[in-house]
Amino acid sequence: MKQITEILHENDLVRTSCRELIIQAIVESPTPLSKEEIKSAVSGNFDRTTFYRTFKTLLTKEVIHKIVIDNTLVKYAITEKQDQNKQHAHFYCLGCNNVFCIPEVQYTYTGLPDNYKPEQAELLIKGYCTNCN
Amino acid sequence: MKQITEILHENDLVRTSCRELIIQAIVESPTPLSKEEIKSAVSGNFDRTTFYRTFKTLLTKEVIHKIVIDNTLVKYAITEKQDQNKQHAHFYCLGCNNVFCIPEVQYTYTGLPDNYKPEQAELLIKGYCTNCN
DNA sequence: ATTATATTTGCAACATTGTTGCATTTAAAT
DNA sequence: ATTTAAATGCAACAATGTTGCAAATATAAT
Repeated sequence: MKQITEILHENDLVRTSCRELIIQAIVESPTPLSKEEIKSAVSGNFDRTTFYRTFKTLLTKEVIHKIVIDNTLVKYAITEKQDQNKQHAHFYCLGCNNVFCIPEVQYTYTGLPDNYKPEQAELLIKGYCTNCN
Repeated sequence: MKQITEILHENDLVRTSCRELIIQAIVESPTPLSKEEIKSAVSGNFDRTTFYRTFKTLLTKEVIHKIVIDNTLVKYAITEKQDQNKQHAHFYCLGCNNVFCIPEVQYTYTGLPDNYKPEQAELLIKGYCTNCN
């Protein structure tokens, strides 16, 4: 819990229970969570508005980041300092719908026409995780 | 226009003006379009419900497919027969927000732990297109 | 061309999700 | 303990997505 308070303080964010509980839920989960999953993990009943505003704040400050699988499926994960500027692949399990950050994966591409100037590239691997094989 | 009628017929879909106009808008555009862009490109004023149902139908029949950049930005493109089972990269322009399908790009990855069984991998390159350099 | 059948459409009503202004509450700094 | 700044909850609203059903339309058969 002390870590979470520090995270907020480092980002010049006032320590509130909504922020703490959302971060705690994400940190304690082995895989990234959707808003719905976070909402049901958070004990206190916060107003819808507070939830939206808290997410926006945490995203803006890059305390958490989105992993977009589909327009109907978005997961949230803590932004680790070492990850901040490092691209890492994501694995989406078609069986259990969980998402896994896979920093071990290295990926490259070739053949992008010269007139395109790339800044970053995101790789999303879809398949089945250990539990769903 | 004859082509569009054929597309519908091949997929056992009744030919209706809403379907024709949506497909036409997508086919005539050099880049994939968002729902809003399609709506304003389509001359006739269709009910919101009809739009949703038509999109669902065209997606289910795989006449069109989604390209998800973000949960707030989804583009739609025609599914070419040759693309149906072939993975291709997408390029998203941070300047003009257009999406480009780049079949020329080849991509691979290494280091996925053995316990993950991959089925497919999607690559989204973000940067600036020719016009936005 | 006309009719019969199946499908699609538009409307209404509703559910869900996201947004804004403002008074109240809470956190933090003195 | 008091002051100040920020976050919260509420209400009202806007936008987006969904469902049932009657009317309209497309297709197939005569």
